[in-house]
Amino acid sequence: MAISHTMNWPKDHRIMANIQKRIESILSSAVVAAFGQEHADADPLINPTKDPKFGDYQANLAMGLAKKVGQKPRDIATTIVENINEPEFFEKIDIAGPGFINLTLTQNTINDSAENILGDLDRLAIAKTEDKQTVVVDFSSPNVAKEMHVGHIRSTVIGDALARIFDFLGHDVIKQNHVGDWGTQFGMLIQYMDEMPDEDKAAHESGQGDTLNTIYQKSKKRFDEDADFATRARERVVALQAGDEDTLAVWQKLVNESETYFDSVYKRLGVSLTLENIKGESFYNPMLAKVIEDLKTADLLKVSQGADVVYPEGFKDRDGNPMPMIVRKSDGGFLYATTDLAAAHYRIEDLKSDRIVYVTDSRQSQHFAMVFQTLREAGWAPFNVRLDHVPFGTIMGKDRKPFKTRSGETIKLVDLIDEAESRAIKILADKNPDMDEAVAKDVAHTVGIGCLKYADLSNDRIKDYIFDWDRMLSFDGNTAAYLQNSYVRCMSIFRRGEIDPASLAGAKIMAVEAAERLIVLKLLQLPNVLQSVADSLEPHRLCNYLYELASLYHSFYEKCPVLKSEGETKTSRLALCLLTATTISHGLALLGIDTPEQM
RNA sequence: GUACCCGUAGCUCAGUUGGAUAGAGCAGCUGACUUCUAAUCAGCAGGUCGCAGGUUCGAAUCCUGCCGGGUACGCCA
Repeated sequence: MAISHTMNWPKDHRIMANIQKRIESILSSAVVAAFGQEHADADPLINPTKDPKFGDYQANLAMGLAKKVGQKPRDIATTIVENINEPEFFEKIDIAGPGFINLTLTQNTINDSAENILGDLDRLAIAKTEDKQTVVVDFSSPNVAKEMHVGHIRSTVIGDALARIFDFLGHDVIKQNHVGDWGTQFGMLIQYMDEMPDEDKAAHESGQGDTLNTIYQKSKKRFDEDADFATRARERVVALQAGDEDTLAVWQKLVNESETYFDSVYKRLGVSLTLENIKGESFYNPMLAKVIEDLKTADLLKVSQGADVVYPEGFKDRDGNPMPMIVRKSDGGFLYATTDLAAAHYRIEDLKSDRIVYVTDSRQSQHFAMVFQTLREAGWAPFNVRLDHVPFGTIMGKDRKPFKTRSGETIKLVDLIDEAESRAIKILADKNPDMDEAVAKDVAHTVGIGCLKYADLSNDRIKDYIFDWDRMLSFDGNTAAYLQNSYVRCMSIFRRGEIDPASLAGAKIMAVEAAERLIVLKLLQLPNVLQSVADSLEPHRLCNYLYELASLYHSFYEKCPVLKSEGETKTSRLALCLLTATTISHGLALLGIDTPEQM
């Protein structure tokens, strides 16, 4: 009987699939057995090794234990190894260097682990979290009446990926699109629309005339140039805030039109946001007065130069004095800080969130730090509620200045999408001229949008990055096209061999070649990678992982013939192809990126 | 002026939260296509990890101070 059947696996096959956790638990037990219960909390510091010559995993805790225990690290490592009670799990255990414990898994452990994933392709044997949280993800947040532009893409794409990953890990995700649907700018906009000639209005509504964006720009121009108009516009702001019915009706129309437009952009981008996720600034209007009141009750509210402010602890202005955060202007108006406080309060109290994640650009870091601090001081965000700002850098042109058109204008998001698709069409026509035209268009959409989004996700988000069409659409390197192609290549084997992937259910896997073993080891890392994305809020870690997996697959493809092999070897290799393909497409899906069936 | 972020190969970027000889892609060079693949693979070359200290058995990673770049600092969001 195979050793695997005698092993003491946990009952839940998904927990079992997380080999690294399993090794951590084995090593922890060994440490307790060797040095006592007081070391039960010591992190065994298990990591996949960088080089196969060090085995599959390494445990790095012996060096750190040296001082606490008063022994030499290598001796400690030896004692730990002697106390490992599941030697059948490991083929080989070596002690190297200052006290690294190098662990090599047995062939059976490798094979069983891979088979386990094969038996659960929907979740790739990844367990849902045992610590389920309600996570609010605040992202995208475009402004009503304005066109979405290049500046919106990062928040939208990063936020969507994070929401998908939280959801997959088993959390309750509440997506919130905090659209800018309120503010003084609506006064001039509404007034301008009111004064528009009927035929212009009709043209606009039929989609033939000026877009909302253009109307916005014209109204701003008029506001700046025409003092009488400006006065009427200001009166409109007052009317809007006072709840004047006619004014509100125009406002509502603007909002609805914009939201329909946002929705169309999200659909083209393949972003999971819907109209139901929209909770604009106006939603919090009725709560703002109460925010001020509660701040006063909490004794946090101060008056400075006629404005209501709070002084969150730990912030100093340029003169070294406490730095205020204005929550009500001297004219009585509220600000975005007030709205953010109200929104957070609502999310914690009404939505019952355990964690709030704000995906906005890094320039707002200080703002959110002050808002978070105020929420803590006011007691609205207890310390078991986690608040995260997810800052990201600017998209730069090749000149290292913020990405603009040649004439210096802001780039519309839809233009970016159009160009991604048209460039993808050209590339595909060049590489695969025989493809059916309708199919090619479809594939170009998947590849073009995929590459556009992946470029945003694959960089460390905190850094500015340089936008380069050629690089992002390249089939070489860390791009969506490379990963999508890897998937297509995996699956084309099944087509060519006329094999139904479903026939591999329950297949036996024997990852004996070095290249095969490396793939399985990489597959086993996925749960840890996803967890690290959820902790760090850095989707590029998943991108790197997928790229490494795809690279390993290409090496395997080179060294290990699949269709030309026979019998059990062939079945096993087909299974590895299927596992790789599924992991790549699933991983891309978690990033909000689709996978074509051919390229 | 204060705070935060960034600085890694010619270029664009990773570096598993402190681990072993710092890795990819592009560009350059060398090989491999009647093949499940050239939309790729194997390899060569390319480094003062901005600089200087410090902590540590061990630092690109943590701390301090400089240098350079960016961003934010009262009634916009």
